[in-house]
Amino acid sequence: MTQTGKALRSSKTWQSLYAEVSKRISEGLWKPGDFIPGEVELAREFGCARATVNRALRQLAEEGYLDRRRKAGTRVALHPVRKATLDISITRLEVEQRGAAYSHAVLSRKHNKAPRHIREIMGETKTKPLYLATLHQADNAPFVYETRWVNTEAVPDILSADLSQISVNEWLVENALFTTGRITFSAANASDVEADILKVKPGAALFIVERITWNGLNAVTVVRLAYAPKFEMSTEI
Amino acid sequence: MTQTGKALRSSKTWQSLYAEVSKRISEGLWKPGDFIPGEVELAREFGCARATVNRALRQLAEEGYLDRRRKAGTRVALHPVRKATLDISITRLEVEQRGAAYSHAVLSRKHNKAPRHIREIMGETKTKPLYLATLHQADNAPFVYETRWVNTEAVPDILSADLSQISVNEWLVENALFTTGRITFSAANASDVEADILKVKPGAALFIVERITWNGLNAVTVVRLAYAPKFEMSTEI
DNA sequence: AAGTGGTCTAGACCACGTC
DNA sequence: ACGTGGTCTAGACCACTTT
Repeated sequence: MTQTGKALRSSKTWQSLYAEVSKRISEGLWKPGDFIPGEVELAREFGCARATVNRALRQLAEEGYLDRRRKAGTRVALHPVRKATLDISITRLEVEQRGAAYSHAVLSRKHNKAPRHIREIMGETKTKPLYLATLHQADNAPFVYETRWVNTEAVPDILSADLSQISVNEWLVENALFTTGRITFSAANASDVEADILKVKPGAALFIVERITWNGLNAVTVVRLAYAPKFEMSTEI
Repeated sequence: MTQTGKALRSSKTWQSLYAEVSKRISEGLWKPGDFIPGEVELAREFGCARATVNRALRQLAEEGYLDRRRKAGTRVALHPVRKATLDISITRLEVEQRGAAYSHAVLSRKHNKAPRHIREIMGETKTKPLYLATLHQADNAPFVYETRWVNTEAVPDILSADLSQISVNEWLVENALFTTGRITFSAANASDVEADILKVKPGAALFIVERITWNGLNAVTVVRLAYAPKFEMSTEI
């Protein structure tokens, strides 16, 4: 009998501290901009170790509810920034998670000099980049039209991959790990070409995702995804 | 002189362990699907405490690179899911972060029975919901057109707030903390009304954000944001 | 049943940034 | 200069889940 009962024990988890601090903020006891007690004091109040307090407050700070700064202390965030986290997975999984059958077709494959706006992003490369236009389908209906430039200097192996079996996207995700990137979401009216490929009227509003992926200093790939109308991207916040 | 030099000491931070594990994965030493050594073994290898190993591996798991399960162990994720985190702040800050001057105008304010699709989300309420249509402007140009239903049963104070000074959005963000919600991104062609308000041609592609916010069991607010063309939402991944 | 990750503790040193 | 959060340690118990 070295421990107190389970019920009491649970009052010392970082989650319970998380809940208590959340409560005090939402009830207005601690208002936006207010400093809250330091870790040492909270540890005393809750009868737990400082590390436990730290774990709870760090979580709240990561989620945007608290602002923490050394020496200054911890305060309730003035404008609680909600973070919407979108899982960016490969298109095949995106389709399959919707309960549809996935297929894809490579519409065009070139090994050309890149247009200027792509060269500006990738820099001058010794080898010509690979261009691929792919239509991804869900239950044989157009799902997303992908156009992509791949820096063959950064990932030379791509040229020997069998891209009819595995999509470029998937190949890159599994072979170029730990890259950084920038992702941009926007809307655009379908061009005539896009309309034809996606089987919609020209001018239809398309959800556009553009992604640039870097491997250290090299841009690995620049991709543009034009989703068919009715596509939605959702997440819990 | 109780500590070793700074250089050596730094080889025991969780960040250095994070970097080392990342390196082993990206170099292919540990491939997707492979089990990696347990925490105890890694702690021994790196000469640090298990808690430090845990901190590093937890971070990698949160970011989608590792799959961790009790008893089973830790493995490299098969499909490293990249998480794009979007900061959802209030529109005023969104405009100001773009270096523009913010202003807004309430175009319509009603206190009506909600249409059916809104009632389905909010449920039957004793009090009538508040409807607000607001145009947010950046440097006096239309930026985003917001239409919103607010459940006055969940946040009765909203009726007495001065919404010409502070926007509804801002009021709610600061007064209804710790809510949950669902956010949906899509694209839509501008209707005649939207085109007129945003000063664009009917049919222009608009970036649409829809958000439903819950406070426990009650839907607090349902909002639709129609962004003017050229709007982009970006994030690092 | 047993092994792995999840968490807590008590104490310590450190780094950063404000004062 | 000094106070606060950031991190590390060594040991312990616990929870989950697979075997």
